[in-house]
Amino acid sequence: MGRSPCCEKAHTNKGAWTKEEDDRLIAYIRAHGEGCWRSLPKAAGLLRCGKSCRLRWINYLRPDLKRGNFTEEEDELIIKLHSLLGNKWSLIAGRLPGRTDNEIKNYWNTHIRRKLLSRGIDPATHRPIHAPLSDFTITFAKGEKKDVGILRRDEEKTRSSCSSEESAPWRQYRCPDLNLELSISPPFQQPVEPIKGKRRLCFTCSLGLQRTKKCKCNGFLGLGAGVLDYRTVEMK
DNA sequence: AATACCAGCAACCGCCGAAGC
DNA sequence: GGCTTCGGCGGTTGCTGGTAT
Repeated sequence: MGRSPCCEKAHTNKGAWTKEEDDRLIAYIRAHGEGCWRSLPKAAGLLRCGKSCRLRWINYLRPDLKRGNFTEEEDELIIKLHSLLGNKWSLIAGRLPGRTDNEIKNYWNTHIRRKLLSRGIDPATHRPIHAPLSDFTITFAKGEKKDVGILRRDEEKTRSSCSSEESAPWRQYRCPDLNLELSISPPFQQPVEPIKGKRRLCFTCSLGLQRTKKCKCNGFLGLGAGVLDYRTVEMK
């Protein structure tokens, strides 16, 4: 048996919200706060799905929203965060006060994608268009070097003074000027050699989080089980 | 002036994970 | 452990207004 709908669709409005609906929703949340979205529509006298109310509030009616154009600084921050996090719009939005995930997602799809393409950068991979696909890892290490982005393997070879990190057999991707203020320490394990110079990590495992059913990678730092000890996660 | 096309954005849909029973 | 419910998320759709022809 499938999941039941979140509301009675036959008796709900759809489409654009009216001023009156907005006012009702604002008044209700001001009086009662954000609570159970499922019961909110009935309590507020709205013929809307709870999800629809939540979306309308979060994306449009919330008082702390910053309306208006994105600044150049916000643009660059979004690009950097996207290169690190991928399409994790809610995480990206969390780093941009007053912006919503939906807003950033729309902005990405309409403006930034084009901007990157005009720079000759693939917005999906943040690599130069037509560059061959290969593996890379993301490091959170605080590097003193100012070089940002992708180290090609042939470039690595030509570096005369490589540190042990830089001479790693797989590619490194570093975002040195992006301070996420998040440090993750996996449980101590003996280092695992990467497989023949290749290492594939899914996003979940690259963050050291619990692996998903779809995960086929080798787990965080090759731990296989992909279990993260949350006692070692520090949020500064 | 009418029509076609396009870009931007609000809103919906469906899936997933967590929590509760 | 399995099922249901709910909140949250990302992908997609479709409406609207602006611009080109």
